[in-house]
Amino acid sequence: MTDANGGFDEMDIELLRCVESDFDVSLDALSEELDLSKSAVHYRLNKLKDRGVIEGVTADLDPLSFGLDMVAITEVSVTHEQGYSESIGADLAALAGVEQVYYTMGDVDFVVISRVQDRTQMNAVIEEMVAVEGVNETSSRFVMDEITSRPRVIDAMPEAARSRVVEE
Amino acid sequence: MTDANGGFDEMDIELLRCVESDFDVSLDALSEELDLSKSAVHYRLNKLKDRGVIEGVTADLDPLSFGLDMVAITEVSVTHEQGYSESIGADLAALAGVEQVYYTMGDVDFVVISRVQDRTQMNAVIEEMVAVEGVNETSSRFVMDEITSRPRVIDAMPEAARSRVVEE
DNA sequence: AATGAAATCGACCAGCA
DNA sequence: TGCTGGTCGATTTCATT
Repeated sequence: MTDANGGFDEMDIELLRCVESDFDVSLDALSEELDLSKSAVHYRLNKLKDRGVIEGVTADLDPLSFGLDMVAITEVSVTHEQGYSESIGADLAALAGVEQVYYTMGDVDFVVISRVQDRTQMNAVIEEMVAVEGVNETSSRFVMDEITSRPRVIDAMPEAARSRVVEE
Repeated sequence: MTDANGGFDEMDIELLRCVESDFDVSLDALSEELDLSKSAVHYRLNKLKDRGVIEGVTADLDPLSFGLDMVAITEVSVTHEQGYSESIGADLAALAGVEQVYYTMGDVDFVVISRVQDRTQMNAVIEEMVAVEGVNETSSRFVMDEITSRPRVIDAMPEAARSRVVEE
């Protein structure tokens, strides 16, 4: 988790694209896919982990398997005795049911994504948001569908962004 | 990827909590953490994958390593010649720079999260959104900070939700 | 569902371009 | 620095309970 950006070659990018979509493959498979020896793949993976480019390897769970099929986007504005924003954001993120918190510029201060099983739980989450010290007002929208459920850094990256970090 | 919800025991939940935060651990570590034999851990993991509870195992990449430090939330409304919404959502999700698309109820139709390197790229993304057939209007906000960057299904789940899917 | 043994795979090391 | 090939330890698989 030390270095800035830059310093990738095409092989790194291809490798990252592979493991970002599926790390549950054998070194052999990667090795064949990339025309590189197993050892070299292993070497590069380790380096990318050390550099902090690969932050971790995680299992992606299906929310529906837990009945978590209700998602809402809530805009939260706070009373502007400035400076508390950081802790308010942390408080919001810590609430059960909250998945993601964005601190934004503009009229609204936070955008919160939450995911629960039903309306009862959703009401509970929103009430807890209102109860957070410093929160002034909330406005929620229900999500009917999510299109790209998992962030995919490499695939979502614009061409201009990609070419800027790839060397030679 | 077949079954509905329910049908977890405490051990499943603990195991899922572990691998959702870090799957880059040895079976030994999991086995010790959970007081279960290595084989049993392996058996349960396989079952959870077969059931589709574990959708996959992926490497989490650090966007900053690619200079992707600008995030925006864009509200997109469409011209209501209804029925095209699905394909519009897919079109938005396919744009370079777009990470996540939510289809929502209410005055606004889509909420789009996008991530790029700078304002030039951000302008390009937003222009492409406007150019999508059926898109009527957009309104963007810049994100200054993200609090819970990775969705963690188990940890974010409310107690009420958790107890409903855990048996015995 | 869980176990232990046998086959397979991945991590690490010394050396090489 | 980036890679190779080989070794050892870990993991996956399978027959068995």
